[in-house]
Amino acid sequence: MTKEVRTRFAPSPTGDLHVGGARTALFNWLFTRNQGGDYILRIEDTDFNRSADQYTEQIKSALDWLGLNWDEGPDVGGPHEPYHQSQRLDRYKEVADELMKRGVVYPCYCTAEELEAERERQRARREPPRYSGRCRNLSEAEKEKFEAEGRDYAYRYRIPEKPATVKDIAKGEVSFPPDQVGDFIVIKSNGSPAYNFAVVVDDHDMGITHVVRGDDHLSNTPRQIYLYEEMGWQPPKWCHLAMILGSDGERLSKRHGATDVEEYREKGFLPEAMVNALALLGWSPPDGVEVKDVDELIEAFSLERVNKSASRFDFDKVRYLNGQHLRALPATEICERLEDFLPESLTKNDRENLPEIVELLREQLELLTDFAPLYETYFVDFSPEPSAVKWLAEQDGALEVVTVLKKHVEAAQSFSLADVESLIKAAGDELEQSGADLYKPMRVAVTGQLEGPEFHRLMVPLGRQRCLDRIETVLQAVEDLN
RNA sequence: GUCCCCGUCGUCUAGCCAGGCCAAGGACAUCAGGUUUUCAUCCUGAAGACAGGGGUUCAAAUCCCCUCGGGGACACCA
Repeated sequence: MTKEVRTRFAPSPTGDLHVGGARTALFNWLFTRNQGGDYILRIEDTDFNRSADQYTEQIKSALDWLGLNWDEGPDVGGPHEPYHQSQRLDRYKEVADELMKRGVVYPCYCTAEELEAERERQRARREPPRYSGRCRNLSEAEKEKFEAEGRDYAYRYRIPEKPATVKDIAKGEVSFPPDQVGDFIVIKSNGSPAYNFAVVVDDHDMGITHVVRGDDHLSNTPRQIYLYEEMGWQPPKWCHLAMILGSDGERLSKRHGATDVEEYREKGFLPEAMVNALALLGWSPPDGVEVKDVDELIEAFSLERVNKSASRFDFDKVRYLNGQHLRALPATEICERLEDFLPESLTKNDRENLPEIVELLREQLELLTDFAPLYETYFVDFSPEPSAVKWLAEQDGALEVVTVLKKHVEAAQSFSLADVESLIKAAGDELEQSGADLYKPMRVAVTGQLEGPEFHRLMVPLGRQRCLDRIETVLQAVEDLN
């Protein structure tokens, strides 16, 4: 019997959810859903100076929007509550006491300034900047002296003199010599747990089986492995994901454009497109079909197919994916998604006809934010293009088409799609014209432009009166030319 | 600086672990055609890469070594 898969996404609430963090969350989630396991959200808020509740809320809301629901964690609870590190201090204390009892941690009285000075010296001597172990073997007298000085102290873990090997699903076996690791802080002088200690305690307590995270954590892993071994705990399986870089190959940052998930939401991206795009960063589907909905992604996902190299976030591709997902939606659904992106200028009447208008414009939509300018172009700002007016004036027979069209529109009793189609046909029969010769002049008359969405479908939501007004305006514009 | 990771079209990648099926496949973007009353969608096609150098082998994108390039870590941040 195989053990149930348990994974976690453990952000620190020091900022909005970044595309890198979202990708990490997504890979954990996809893997877990594929395996039928439990996915846990844990908030790593032990850095009291930088953590803020507002960020926790924003991260949760971004995950929510992406649809990455968690089985255990804030709001939903679970058997391993609490899921905020800041509320688990007693537990860290308990494990720390155990380490003290074993004599594998020792108090370090060095101040931040001393440590910084030490690192400076090491750098100057071209040595690796690393903790030297100056408090490693302090005598009782020395300790008392420091205590008497009123110095604070942190606890460091005395690492064993043997290399730590990370068996990583993505990277393979990676070994770190102990002199590269150095004794590290377990409990800070303010009593709070250091990251490398807290994660191990949490991951163990919560029964995490797979740790999937960014490869900036790879070199932390030896410290965590030492702790697992020390406590006799079963370490999880590791999978370190290569970084996501900006367009110039540097670490992704603000100056590369949108880096927060929230910004994509505001720009009119669909969550399913974001999920699809994120999934393709460092992973590829075995069947080579890249456009996939969430269920297909879950079905196809495996950690074995994550690749080792860093990737850059390709904005063009996300746009393309967004267009694919958007156009796959029925018009009524698109209307709902459009809710926050409707233009101020949307008239009450057009609002009622929104599904029809959306149907008309959907092929031109890539982002939800594309709708408003298109709507305004075709439905609000009617200002005939001079080039189109000129074309109409100079094209043989074009004006005649418009006059006949006007006559038929005026005579129309109702204005359904069928009505409009038969009206156009009647005009065509009368003129003995068809194809471009017929449609193009009509288009210019009603839209003021030489190109646009399907003309006969456009007339319906526009309505009889608006069509007539426009034809009138265009005819006037032609006359003004002379 | 030290250690670690990575290096296939402009970009995301398949192929690499188990060498021949690869004169390297797909997708985005680009360009050219086509369908469509037009734009878009869609379809077809073009261009475009194994970082460099050494090995090993009958055979290397795939294995080994070196160089170069990029990234990460080296915190009482996570």
